[in-house]
Amino acid sequence: MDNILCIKRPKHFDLDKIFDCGQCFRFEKGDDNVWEGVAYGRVLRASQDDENIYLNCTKDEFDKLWQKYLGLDLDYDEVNADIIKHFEPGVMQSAIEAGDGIRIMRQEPWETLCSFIISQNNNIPRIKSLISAVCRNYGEKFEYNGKEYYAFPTPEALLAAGEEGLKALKTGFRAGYLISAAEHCSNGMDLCKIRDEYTYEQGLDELCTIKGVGPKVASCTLLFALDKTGAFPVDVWIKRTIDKYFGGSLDVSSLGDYAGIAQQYLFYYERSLK
DNA sequence: TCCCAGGCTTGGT
DNA sequence: ACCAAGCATGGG
Repeated sequence: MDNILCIKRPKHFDLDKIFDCGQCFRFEKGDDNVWEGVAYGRVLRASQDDENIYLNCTKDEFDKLWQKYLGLDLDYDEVNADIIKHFEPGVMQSAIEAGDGIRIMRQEPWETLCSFIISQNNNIPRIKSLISAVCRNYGEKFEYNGKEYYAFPTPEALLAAGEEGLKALKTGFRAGYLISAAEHCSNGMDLCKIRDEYTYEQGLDELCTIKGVGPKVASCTLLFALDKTGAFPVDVWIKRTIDKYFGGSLDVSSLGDYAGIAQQYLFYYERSLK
């Protein structure tokens, strides 16, 4: 069976919030309290108690991949202090306290782009079930501990499926958008290059050349996969928050390098009041 | 050029 | 009927 790595639980780290705050759609918490999902072509299983976190990987894999995947390479004392400097105290302080433990993950770029295309005009349970259907139908199948899992399909696999193949999974008007994304990414658009060499603004312009990708989907991709913590996705929840606490407008360019993390705190806070 | 309104797939309530 | 982590489109 698995080799389990045990690590002292870091400050400001809570798997329940990380996987439940709406940034990630392919992890589920099992009856054994282990969060399980597929990323980077393999199954990750993660759990926690008050003292430790537990992962089914080696120390070497953790250092090379999962540490960054789980957002453990940033000092959130520093992040939170920077956020507070850029906001009026009040709701932001409450949001930081409510959302303590959230980490912005570094998910796979292509999967993240498609996931947020699918998220348009959808609710989270349906987003999850659509992504799962796309993987089951067009992703590569593999086995782990005797169970079957599916990778997220490549751009080429989505092109082979075609718009009709994706519509058959009830993706609706988003099917054509996924095809447009697949065409770009299999024909010159390099998401890793956007991550490594582009500014946030350049990345936003580039991603918005995909049909069906606007500022919201682009900034989610930049924030959750492409290392741009300054990206500030504005969705209906954040619009409500801006109306309610910030007098209807917010100058996103004044929010600092961690604006996107502030956005996650506000998003989590506002939804928790529901 | 910018702003605004209504449409779009589907499923849950 | 209305709503859900939006976007493309056309008209003014």
